[in-house]
Amino acid sequence: MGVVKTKRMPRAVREQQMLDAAVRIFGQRGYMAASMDDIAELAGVSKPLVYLYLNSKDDLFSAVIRREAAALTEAVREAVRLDQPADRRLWDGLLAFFTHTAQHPDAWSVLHLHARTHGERFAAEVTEMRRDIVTFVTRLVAVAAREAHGNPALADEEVAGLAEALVGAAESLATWANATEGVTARQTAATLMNFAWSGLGNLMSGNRWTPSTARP
Amino acid sequence: MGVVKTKRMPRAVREQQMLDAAVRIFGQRGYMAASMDDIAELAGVSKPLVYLYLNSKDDLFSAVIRREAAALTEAVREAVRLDQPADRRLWDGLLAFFTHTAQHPDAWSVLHLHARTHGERFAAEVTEMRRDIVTFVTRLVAVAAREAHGNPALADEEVAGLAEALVGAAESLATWANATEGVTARQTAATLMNFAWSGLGNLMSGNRWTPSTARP
Amino acid sequence: MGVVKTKRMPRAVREQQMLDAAVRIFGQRGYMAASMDDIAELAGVSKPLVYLYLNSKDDLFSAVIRREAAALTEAVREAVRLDQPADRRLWDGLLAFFTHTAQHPDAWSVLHLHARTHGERFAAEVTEMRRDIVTFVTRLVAVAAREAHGNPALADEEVAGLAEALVGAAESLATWANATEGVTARQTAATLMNFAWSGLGNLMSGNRWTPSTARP
Amino acid sequence: MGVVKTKRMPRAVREQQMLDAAVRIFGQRGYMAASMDDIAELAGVSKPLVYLYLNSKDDLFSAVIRREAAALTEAVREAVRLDQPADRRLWDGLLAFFTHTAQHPDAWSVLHLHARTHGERFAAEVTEMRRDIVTFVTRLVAVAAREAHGNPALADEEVAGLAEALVGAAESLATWANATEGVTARQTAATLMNFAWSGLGNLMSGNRWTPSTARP
DNA sequence: TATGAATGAGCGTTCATTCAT
DNA sequence: TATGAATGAACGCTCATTCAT
Repeated sequence: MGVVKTKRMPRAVREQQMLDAAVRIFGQRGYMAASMDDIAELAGVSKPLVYLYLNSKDDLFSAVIRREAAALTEAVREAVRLDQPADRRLWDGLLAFFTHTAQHPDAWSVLHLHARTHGERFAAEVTEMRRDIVTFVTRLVAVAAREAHGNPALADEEVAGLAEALVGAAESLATWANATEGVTARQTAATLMNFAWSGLGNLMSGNRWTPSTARP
Repeated sequence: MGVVKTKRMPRAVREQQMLDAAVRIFGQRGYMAASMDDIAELAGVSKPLVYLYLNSKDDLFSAVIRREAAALTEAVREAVRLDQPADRRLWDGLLAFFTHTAQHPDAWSVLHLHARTHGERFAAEVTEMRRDIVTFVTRLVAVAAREAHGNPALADEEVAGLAEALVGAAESLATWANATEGVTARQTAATLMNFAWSGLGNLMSGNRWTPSTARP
Repeated sequence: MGVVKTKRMPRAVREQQMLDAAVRIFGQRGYMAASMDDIAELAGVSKPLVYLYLNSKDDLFSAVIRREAAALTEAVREAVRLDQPADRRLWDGLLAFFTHTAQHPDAWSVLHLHARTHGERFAAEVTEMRRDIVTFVTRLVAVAAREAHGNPALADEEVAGLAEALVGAAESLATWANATEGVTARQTAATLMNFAWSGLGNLMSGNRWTPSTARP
Repeated sequence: MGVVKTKRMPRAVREQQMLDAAVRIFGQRGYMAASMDDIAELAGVSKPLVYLYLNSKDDLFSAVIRREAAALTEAVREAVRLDQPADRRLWDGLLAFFTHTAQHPDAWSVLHLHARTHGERFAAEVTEMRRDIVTFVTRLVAVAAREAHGNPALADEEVAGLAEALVGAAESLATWANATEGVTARQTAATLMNFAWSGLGNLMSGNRWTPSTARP
């Protein structure tokens, strides 16, 4: 089990092996339940080496978060082509997102569940990544408003709220998809895209629901 | 700090105090990081008494989940009046949901974050509650399709997917609202209702987006 | 399970119920592993009552030892008739002993295993009983020497050693018999009587083995 | 008190130190009353190291039993010379047995008292050793019957019963000798040998006692 | 570059015992 | 006569972390 025990690797390689092991253990057990012993064993090295390279459990967790957050944003960014219309860009982004989270469930577990569950410091690190993505989606939505519906009059706060809801829904769906057998990334992306695009479209046309329209 | 130390309470009262303390500690620290010592201290009793009444950390966590899940579903159920039209019922439900989660952030933390993160047994207990709510929303959406749009032709699976997305979005938003200063339950409910109702409306009219409509 | 819960018994009766329960629990689990909770529950009373009547775990254990030691010596004493010849008295004593230990295995467990295993105080209490029995047997052996073999010349220390060996063998056999299926008290008594009487007889005739008789 | 604190020993050495300490603590207090803290302190190491090497209290106890059982059987086996006549072999075995139990009273306490008192698993481990010895003695008795008395006609079951009684008496005497001041191993062995050899001799000559021979 | 040896501190759990009624 | 409520003290065990090489 774990990495085959190989001696005398260069530091950079060893570090990646340790991070790989850490992602798996943290992702499956959470921060507190993960033990440095297990991580070291899975990485195929002795515990002192882990401390030598990664300093402490906190720092190790932090390094995992940063590496995986970067990988996820990178995957989404690479998938989106700027010469495409807004709806296509949204679709490509969603598909890349769900594909990545499906291929790296432990990493997604760390980012979405465990990092936000254990202490301000780690939550902050994820929040940063999240802000990147929300900003990206926000722009997309704003552009989409003009491009697809010719209606620039969506208030900024409203755009922010919508982006937040969209991202939140995506996060929820990613976790749900990983926990559910037989759901492909494509299907998940389609479900959300369909829902979102329709909602947006309707909003753009000024067709909205408010409590006051309900009969008391 | 914590509850004022009061001696010789009847068992039922003490148990509730313990559960109150447990909700706070579990909600803020998670299952693993919560210590029975801290819970006992916050409850104003000695640790052995906690064990005498609640048996074990697992059982205590389980009791917390069951109590808070019941409270949340009850809050939503009470808010919804059957003699109202579907849209109004959805709105009332959402408002009650976000109000409750805002007023009991630790309880929501336990239910949404920690219970699902720590072990099958607890996840199962939350899943049960969730199924109740998803079923409730599913019916609402189906009824809404007929009532508001005169279009009964929404496929069952599609309804289920929509309900899942809706509930997932609601859960995400609840957590986000609790973590964000100055967001009221009413605002959160409005954002989601607006988004959802518009999306649904559009879907009912057969207006949907699929990847194939995008230019390759 | 345990004693049927009956309220308001006279003290003497309650005490016996508690001692009964204590014998079972102590006998089956040993002093340390026995819990006052279990004893109180088996006795059908609340824990404070046990403390009210028996003071402490130590005192309870002590009371058990004294009661059971008295019962055992009494059983042996009653079986032996002074108007019988020595060999018959030995036989009757052995039979009574093995019968009693077989009928009260938990009591025997307490006396032979647990009391001598846990602390000077309790060991001393058993030792007292043991001394009674050893003295009794010693006299028997001395008398037997005269009666059956007409040889009074067995040294006192030798008689003591033999009695010790005889009692030790009896104790060992009692425990062994209780742990072995299908062995009756009568059989056990016969085995030992046979062995002992033969050995004694031979000794009386001056037929003994010493290391010096062995070839170096 | 305890072993002088020496740092950085190889594992094998430390393990023996821990077992030494465990024998003393278990032997003097019994399994339940022995605390891992005390054992660690007596061994001159911290508690985690004991767990690192010996896994658990149960495993530690088990290791102690196995080591001491092996040592005892080895001591007896080494003392017995096959080129000696049966009576001499029995004497040598007894002497070695009582010498070893006198020199390692705590070990004997563990084997005879505590291991058989605490749980099936440990009892089984001792029973195995005991069976070895009983078998050894059984053969000796059978051979002795032929060699010394020219009477091969002792029934198998009878031989087994005698061996059991002999071993039981030896065990009892070992414990008694350790608890009694001023008794040497040689004296103890002589007492038993004398008793046993005489008894055997008499039995071989067909001279036995049965209840029916007693006057009613 | 790499590790065997070692520990301080804490956690979940239990138990004998007492208080107030 | 009898008990529900409550706790101080310990115990088995684990873990993040360091030292010496």
